Amino acid sequence: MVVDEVTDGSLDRLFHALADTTRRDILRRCVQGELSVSRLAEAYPMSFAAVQKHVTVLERAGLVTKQRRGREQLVLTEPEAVARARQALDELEALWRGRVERMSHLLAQDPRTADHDPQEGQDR
Amino acid sequence: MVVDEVTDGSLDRLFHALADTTRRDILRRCVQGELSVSRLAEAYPMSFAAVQKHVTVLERAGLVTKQRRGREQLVLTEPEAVARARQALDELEALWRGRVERMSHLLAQDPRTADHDPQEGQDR
DNA sequence: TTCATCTACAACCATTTGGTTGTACGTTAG
DNA sequence: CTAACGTACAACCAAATGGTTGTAGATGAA
Repeated sequence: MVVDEVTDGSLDRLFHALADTTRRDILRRCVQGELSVSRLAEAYPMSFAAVQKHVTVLERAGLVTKQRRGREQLVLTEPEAVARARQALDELEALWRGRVERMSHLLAQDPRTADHDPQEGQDR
Repeated sequence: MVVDEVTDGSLDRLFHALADTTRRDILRRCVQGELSVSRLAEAYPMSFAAVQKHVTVLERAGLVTKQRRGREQLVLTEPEAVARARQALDELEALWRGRVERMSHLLAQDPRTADHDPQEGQDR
C-alpha cells in the first residue's frame, strides 16, 4: 500500500511519458482492455516501431507492463502509476493551500477574529 | 467549474513542464510565495539563463505567470493549471474504473456474449 | 516444413531540449 | 549621471526525442 519511494527520476519519467498525445491515447486504449502492440499500431499513422518505442516509454515510466500471449505482447495498464503522478500534483496543491492558510493567518493576527477563507475556495 | 477546453497541445506542454525535477522544484518554491527569477536562480547550480528558460517552459504551460515589480519579474503560480493536469489523470482513472465495471458485467453475463471487437473503427 | 505474423532492435536522421556564454536594455541606487 | 542589478534574447553545443527503414528471431498456422 505504501506507494514505494517516488524519486525525482521516476517522476521525470512519469510526466514525460504523459507529455505526448499519442502515448496518452495508447494509455486510454489499453486502460479499457489489453491490446497487443500490433493492434495498437494499427490505430496510428506511424510505423510499428514508432508505436513500440512509445510503449517502451510508457513501460519505463511504470504506466504499463507487457505480458506475452503466444507471439503477441499484450500491453497492460498500471493504474498505480497514475496514482503516483496524482500524488505529486496533490503535494503541489497542498503547498499552495498551505500558503493560502499562512496568508490568512497573517491577515487575521488575532486568533479570535480568524474567520478564514478569502474566496479562494476548493475545486474538485 | 468548466475548465476551459483542454487541448492535446496544452496537455503536452503541461506534462512536459512537469517532467523535470528543476521545474517541479521551481513550482514548489513559487507556490509558497512569489520569487523573482534572480532569486530563483540563486537556488540552482546552473546559469541564470537556464533558470529563465525553465520559467519560460512553465509559463507556456500555464503553470506560472510573471508580473513586473520594478526591475524584478515575480513568478506567480497558477494552481488551476495543476487542476487541469489532475483532470486528465482523473479521466484515465475513470476509464479504468469503467473497464472494471464492464468486466463485472461480463462476468455476470452469458459467456457467449463476451466477444471482443476486432476492428473498432477509428480514424483520424 | 514453410509461410505469415508479431516482436525486438540497430542504424540513421531531423528536431527539440537543456545547458552554456555573451550582449543589450530598462530600472533602481548612490 | 553612473554603476549595479535584473531581465531578455541570440548564438552555440551536446544529448535526447520522435520518427524512419531494415534485419533478424520467435511463434502459430497450413
